[in-house]
Amino acid sequence: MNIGEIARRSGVSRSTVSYALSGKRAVSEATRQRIQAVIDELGYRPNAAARALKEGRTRTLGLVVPPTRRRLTFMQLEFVASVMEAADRADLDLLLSPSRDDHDRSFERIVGGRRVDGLILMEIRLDDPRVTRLQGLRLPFVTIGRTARPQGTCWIDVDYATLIDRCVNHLADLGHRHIALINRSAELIASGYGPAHRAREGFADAVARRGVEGVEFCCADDAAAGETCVQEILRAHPEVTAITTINEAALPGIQRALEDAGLNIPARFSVAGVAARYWAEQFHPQLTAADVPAVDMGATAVDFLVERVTDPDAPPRQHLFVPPISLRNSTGPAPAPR
Amino acid sequence: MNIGEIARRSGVSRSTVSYALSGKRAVSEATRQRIQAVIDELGYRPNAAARALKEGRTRTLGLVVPPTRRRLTFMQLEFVASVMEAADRADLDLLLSPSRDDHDRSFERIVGGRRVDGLILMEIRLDDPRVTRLQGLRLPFVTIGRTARPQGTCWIDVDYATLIDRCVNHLADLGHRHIALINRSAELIASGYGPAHRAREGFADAVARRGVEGVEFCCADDAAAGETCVQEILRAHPEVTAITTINEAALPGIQRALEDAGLNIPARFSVAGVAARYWAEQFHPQLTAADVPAVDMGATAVDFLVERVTDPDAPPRQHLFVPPISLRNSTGPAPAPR
DNA sequence: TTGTAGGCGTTATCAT
DNA sequence: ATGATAACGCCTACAA
Repeated sequence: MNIGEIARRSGVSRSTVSYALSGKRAVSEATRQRIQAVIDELGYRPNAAARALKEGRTRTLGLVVPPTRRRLTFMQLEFVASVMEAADRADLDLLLSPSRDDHDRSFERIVGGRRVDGLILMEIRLDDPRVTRLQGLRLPFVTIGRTARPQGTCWIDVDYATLIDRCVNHLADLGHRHIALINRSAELIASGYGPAHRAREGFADAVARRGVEGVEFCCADDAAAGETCVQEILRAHPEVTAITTINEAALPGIQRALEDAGLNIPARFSVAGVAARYWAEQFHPQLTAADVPAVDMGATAVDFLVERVTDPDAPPRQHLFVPPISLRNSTGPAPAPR
Repeated sequence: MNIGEIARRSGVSRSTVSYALSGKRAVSEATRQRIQAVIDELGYRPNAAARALKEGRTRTLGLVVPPTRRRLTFMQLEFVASVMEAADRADLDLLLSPSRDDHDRSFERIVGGRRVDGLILMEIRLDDPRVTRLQGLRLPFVTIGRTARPQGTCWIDVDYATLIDRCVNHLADLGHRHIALINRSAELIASGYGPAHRAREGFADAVARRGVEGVEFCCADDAAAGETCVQEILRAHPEVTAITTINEAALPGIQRALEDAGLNIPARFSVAGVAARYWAEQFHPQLTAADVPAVDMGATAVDFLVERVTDPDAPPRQHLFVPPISLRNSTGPAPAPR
């Protein structure tokens, strides 16, 4: 079914059908209704490819997600879902692209083929080839996370440095003197993953400022790694009484290792982190954590992107989310030294 | 950058460029190389909209996911990720559509606008309006789950009836005489959600065949509901010593409620279910469960769909996954009656 | 108030 | 081995 057929059956020209639909030119009420009746009967909708070709825009947004060989974290998944819903609300379609860098096939297809009006890039690195590529093409984009030099780009991010800082302060306030940071994987850090770097910096600063001892451990994004990591911490640093972490996926393992070591939370050991709310509440006991507002972030990312698509010359917007720490039941006063 | 510009700079016609790229007509090696050099220099890729318009296909697949007001389960998320990767391997783009029925805006846009060559529909109901709609349009699709009359359609599904049957048998073999099924939510069942109905049937059959007592409970898809549900079971049916479930999202709550009731797993209480492997392993102790092969399912769905797109007249393929039950640590002999 | 016609970038048919 | 040209379906400037 195409616009010509609708025109024929309504006894008008194709342009009249087009204008009746778009409202960009006056169409007599009688004609409009006649056309509408035909459209309703045949269930016509404009062909998206033809329209995209003519208009030079696709009404489609792209969401670039990290390939899932390494599983997505819960907050990443929540973010994807919320982007999907936000795009839907804006009547935009969403194209998913599993790409880590600018030569990945999916990225090539979407960007090179002009498949989208704009892109949201997840898990951005401090120095990310996709960003420079998109800048060169003048294709609007929003990054989740900042590059090392984020001034001229449009981004949203979570202020991991401040959040870990707050966790350390909270733990120090409770009397903990030996605190471990469970960061994300060594590979991720080596690849220049911002949150991990900024968590490290926030931790180092806070620890220094509060005059407590801090040790940092890298940990892969899964429960088993979390378990091993905690065992390692307990072995190498038995004086540690509190853990802070941005490694959400490791949480179940952290919990299990502490349990198996007979360290009750929060009586004998405290844990405070950064996690999706849902995940924090799965922890047992529920985790005192900065709840990453994944749903807000998705909506904001889409907002920003739509603005850049609509008005490419406006200054790029940026937003740093600093969610408050929700006090739950996983932190308590440091245990008396044995 | 378009094909005309490449043609001009290579000193050939547009058709030659097109043929050099597609290989559908012989092009002299010299010309081919000259064209390729220009393409490499300018980074040309064919415009997807123009190509889709001309070819009548979009090289894009659609994945219809349930809107996330109710959060996606882990196995659904794994499935989405695996579809994404499988589509990427097939050099197809993936459009995500959050739609529950055939009038949802996103579904309308994608289907009406001919945005995709085929669709994968998640969380299909026994009587699903989207299916009839797509059949009428002759748009290829694969459903995850079967409708009530699945003969002529292409689908993949998990055999929940058999899996729950096996769980019940396993528990009965261990001496359990009073077994509860924690199903999914009452609303989902009311809406005609197949897995919940088939789990119910499988449970009723197995319980009858083994001559044990079975009680069924509905439970929303979250940990809190799981916790409440177990408390309710323990209160109303204190004789129950084992639970079987397809409600993955309720697992953390099930675990917590049993723990809080002082019922050690598996010494005092057994649990066997159907879940994503990752999730089964998060359970404590690790859950004896049929591991839903979400990754295989995603790949299979894409395979089937590509086949239907390529060859619409071939008989629609179907596959019922019956993953084996992985024995882990959450089931044991029924406790001696008190 | 409505119709005609051109062009968006491709692919493919027909001609050379 | 290559070129000219039509057509995919839509939108919109121009004409009436």
